[in-house]
Amino acid sequence: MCGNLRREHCGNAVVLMGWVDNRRDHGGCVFIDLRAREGIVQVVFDPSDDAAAHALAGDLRSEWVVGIRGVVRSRGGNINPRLATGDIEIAATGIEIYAKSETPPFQISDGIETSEEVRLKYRFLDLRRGTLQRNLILRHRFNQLARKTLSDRGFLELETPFLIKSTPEGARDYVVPSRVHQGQFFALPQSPQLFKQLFMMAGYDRYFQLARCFRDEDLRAERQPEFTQVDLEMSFCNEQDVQDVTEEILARAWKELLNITVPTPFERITYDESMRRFGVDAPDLRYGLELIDVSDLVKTSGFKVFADAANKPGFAVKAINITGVGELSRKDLDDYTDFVKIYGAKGMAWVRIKEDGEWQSPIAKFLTDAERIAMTERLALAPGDVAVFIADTQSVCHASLGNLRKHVAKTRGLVDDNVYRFCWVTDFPLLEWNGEQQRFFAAHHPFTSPAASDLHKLESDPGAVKARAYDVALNGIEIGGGSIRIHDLDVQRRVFGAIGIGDVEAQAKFGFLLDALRYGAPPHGGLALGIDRILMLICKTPSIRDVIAFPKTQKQTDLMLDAPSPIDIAQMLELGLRIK
RNA sequence: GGGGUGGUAGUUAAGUUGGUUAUAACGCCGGCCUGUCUCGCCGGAGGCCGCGGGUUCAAGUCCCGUCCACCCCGCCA
Repeated sequence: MCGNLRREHCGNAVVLMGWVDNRRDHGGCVFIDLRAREGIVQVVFDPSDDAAAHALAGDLRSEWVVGIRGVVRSRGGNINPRLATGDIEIAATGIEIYAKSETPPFQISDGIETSEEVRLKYRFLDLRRGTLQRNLILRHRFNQLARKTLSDRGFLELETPFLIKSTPEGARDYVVPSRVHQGQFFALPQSPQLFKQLFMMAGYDRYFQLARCFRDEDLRAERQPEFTQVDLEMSFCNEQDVQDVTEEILARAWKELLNITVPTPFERITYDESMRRFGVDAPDLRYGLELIDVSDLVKTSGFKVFADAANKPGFAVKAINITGVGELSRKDLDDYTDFVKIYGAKGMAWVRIKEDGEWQSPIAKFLTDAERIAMTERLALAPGDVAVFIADTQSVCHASLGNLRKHVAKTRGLVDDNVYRFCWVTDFPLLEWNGEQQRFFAAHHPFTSPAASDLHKLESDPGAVKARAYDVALNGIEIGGGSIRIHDLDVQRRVFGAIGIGDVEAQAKFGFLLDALRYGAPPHGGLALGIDRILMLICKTPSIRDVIAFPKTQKQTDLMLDAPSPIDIAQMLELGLRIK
């Protein structure tokens, strides 16, 4: 209760428990800041209040755990405006020391610069810091309001198993060896996808779960090997029904946790339009710098790099007018050129429009007057503007310019992190071609329903089939996704067929699903929200580790536990395992 | 698997063309101090310069290898 005491408590006798945050020993009197979950309060040890307590107080050190008996009193004129409890202090009349502490490896305070390596090793100390405590408390509140919203809407919170079956497709599975069936393995769920569909087939109608998911893939700033989703599914629904309940959760979260009113319904953009305008499938709508296709303007150009790309199927010439970001130096442009190479671009052309409207550009001399005029018009280039061009495959154009767009916006101050632009991305393709394996893969997952109007193309033109899938994106980050599922056995077989899973394999890997589809499956659909990413945005932190109590490093280790670690030979023998 | 940044005291950093005893701040320890709140003042301790090799009269500094953390590409139905 340290942090909750206010002026109206003056005169109250209190007993407070907490940690010593700081000690200021003036010889005659000793001040300590006492810290507990709700905050900090100042305690004064004055020998004229209690000589014994004052004598003990001199020995106190940071992070000792103590109980203080005393009286709340006004600080008079000595108010500390930086503390919520700054009006008052505790005049101590007694103290009990519950535990001493060694000097911690870093200070327990906000704004420390200690390396994450040290913080992760001593995570139990890092978690004492106000920053992380506030993040985890926000996480608690988000989880509670998601539960409340869904429960009020008639969703049942149902649990699903962790020890399940490894299936093809999707991410790499974490596997668990079976002792009873040596040489065989369980897998940890990448998501409860099929279980929630089976709940619908079993008539539970509306399900949700705050589900832990496991994917054995390499990590990023916003990716952990185990993460948590608000997983939900409903029967007899369409896209709109799922999106409505999702918007209710998110709008309520932003209102209750950030006091921001989010307009609903969210904006909607198709996958094709998002790729065309933003180069990515989770657009950041807070700024312009959109991608513009100029392929048609350079089909007959004498500049071979452009003309070739403009005429080749699957290739394009795309550009961004980088305007409103201040002066761009030659070095900035060189940096951008290096940046796009990360995404496979072989080069980047640029133009700067001089005050007289002339092109200053390494490629100006390869283009005709007409071509330059047409592009100036298409890109709305004004004097002082810079445009950059990529001529490559569609996907390289999109990846390089889409990421450059984000990069420029971030480094050039175009991003306002108090603005939240939610949007739905719809009409995803059902399948994606994998050149390496020469086959189609499910873009979302193989249980996603194809659009009814495209069903006839499933065998003749699989790449053109749209899915009844939707993602919810916020400020350029995918925070959730879902779909209307297949509830028809024949359609499910055909989709498996399109991704190269024949009837025999389908029966072996997904027999339980196919069987369930034989016994009356209702139309159903759902979605999962990435809790960790949502909390990153709510907490305004760039690292997913700041919203997870005990996260793993980029190499999938736990520095506190020192895990993973070898197991006993006996343990391995029991499991029938041998290390290569 | 690949690219990049970093690793020096408990913590965060500085350390020049290779050259005397490896600096600073915070923290820590001791002393003084009755109104501080990043308390102040005086004094002090604290180093496998990530690890292993090599070059050199001499390596924190140069070379090779390796480990760890972070960011990114691939990967993430």
